[in-house]
Amino acid sequence: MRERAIPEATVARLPLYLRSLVDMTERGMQTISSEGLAEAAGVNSAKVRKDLSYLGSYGTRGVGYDVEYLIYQISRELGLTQDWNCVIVGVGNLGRALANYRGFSERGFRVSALVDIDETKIGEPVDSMVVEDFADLERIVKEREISIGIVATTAGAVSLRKVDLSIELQILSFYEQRKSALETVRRGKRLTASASKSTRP
Amino acid sequence: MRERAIPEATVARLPLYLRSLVDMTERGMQTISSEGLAEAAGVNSAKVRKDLSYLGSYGTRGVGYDVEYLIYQISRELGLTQDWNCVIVGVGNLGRALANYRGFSERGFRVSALVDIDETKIGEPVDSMVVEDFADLERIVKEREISIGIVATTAGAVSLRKVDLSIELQILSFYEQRKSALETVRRGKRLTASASKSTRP
DNA sequence: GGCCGTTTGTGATTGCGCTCACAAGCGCCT
DNA sequence: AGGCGCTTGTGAGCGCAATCACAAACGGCC
Repeated sequence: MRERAIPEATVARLPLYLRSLVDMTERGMQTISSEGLAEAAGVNSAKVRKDLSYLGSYGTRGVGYDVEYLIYQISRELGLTQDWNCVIVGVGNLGRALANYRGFSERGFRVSALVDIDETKIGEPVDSMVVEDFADLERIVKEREISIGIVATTAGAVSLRKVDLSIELQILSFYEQRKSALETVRRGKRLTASASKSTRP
Repeated sequence: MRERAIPEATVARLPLYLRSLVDMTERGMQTISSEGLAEAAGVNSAKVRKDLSYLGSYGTRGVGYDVEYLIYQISRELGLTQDWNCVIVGVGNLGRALANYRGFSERGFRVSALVDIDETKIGEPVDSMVVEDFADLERIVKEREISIGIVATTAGAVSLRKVDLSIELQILSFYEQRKSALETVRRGKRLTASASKSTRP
C-alpha cells in the first residue's frame, strides 16, 4: 500500500474502530479478527481489512489483530498520541457545556481558550478560564499554538438537534411511504426504524 | 428519467431544499433558479437541477422553479402531505424533551405513544399522554397504526453529542496532523476548521 | 515436518454520485 | 415575428468507495 494515501472514508471509520477496540481491551480481549471488529463497529469485514491495510500490515493471518497494538497504531495515525490545543468560539449554552465537558481533555483535546464577541461576557470566568475578546483570536491562536477551533455560536444543542432530527424523520418518511406503496399485504410489522443514532437499547 | 429511482443521496438533500424553499416563501419569493437554491442550501447548481429532475420537470427554462409548487412536489415525494404516527421509546431526559417538542407535530409527525421499560415510569403522565409498558409495544403499534419509532434510550442529548463530537475531533486531528507534516513553513494561520455543524457565525 | 483450517491483505470489478458541458426550451424585447 | 439571453434538463465522463474473491501466510495438530 502507498504511503499517506488514506481515503477519506477510511479516516472517518477509524474512530469507530478505535472505540470498539477500547471496549474490547476493557473486556480483556487480546486479539480480534476482522470479522469480530466488523460486527462491533457495524460494517463488513472486507471493509475493515481494507481500511486497516492502509495503516500497514498489522494483522496475523490465521489469528487476527492484536487489540492493544492496533489501538496504538490507529491512535498514532489519528494524531491522538499528542495533545491538541483548542479554542471554543462562542460562550453561549453550548459553548459553556463544551468548556465544562471533561471528555475532551481525556481524549487529548485541551480547551485552552474561550472567546466571544459579546462584551458583557468578556472577562467572565468559566471553568478556570476567562472569556476573552473574539477580536484577539488571531493573537491567542498564535501565542498558545492552538490548531483546532470549535465554533459553538448557534442557539444551542436543542436547536441543532431539532433540525437534525426533523431532517432524519423526513428522510425516513420517504422510505416509509415508498415501502407502503410497494407492499400489497398490509399485515406485518409496521414499526420499521429508529430516527436516533443510539445503538444500545 | 426513470420512475421511482431516486438516489439515496438525493433523498437526503430534499429536506435541505425544502427548508430553504420555505424560508423563501416567507420572504415572498415567487420563483427561484437552481443557482439561487443551490446557494441557499449550500450545494452547487448542477446538483440541484439533477436532484429536482428526479421528481419530474417542474422548472421553467429561462425562469427557474415556482417556489410554492416545488415545496408541494418535494413534500409529496417525501410523504409529508400525510401525517405519521410515532412512538417514543424511552422516557428519559431526551424522550421527554422530544415528547414536549412541538416541531414534530407541526411537520406532520404526531407522537401517539410513549413507552418505557421502567415500571416506575409506567402510568406517569407526560405531555397529555401516559407512559405505557414497553412490553405492549407491538399491540400499541398495531392498534394506532404507528409506523415510526424514535428510540431515545441513551443518557440524553449530551451523551449523544459527546460521542459525535469526539469522533469529529479525531477525524479533524488526522487532517491537522497530516497538514503539519506536509508544511515546512510554520508561519501561517493555524486555526483551521470547525468541529461543529453550525453555519451561522 | 507436513498438512489443514483459518484469516489476512489486496488486485479486480462494480456501482454510485458528482461534475461538466451543452442542446433544448422559455420569455422578453424590439 | 424573430432574435437573444437565460435557465433547465440530461447524457457523458470521471473518481472514489464498496464489494468480491482468492492467493499467501500463519498456528496448531498429528
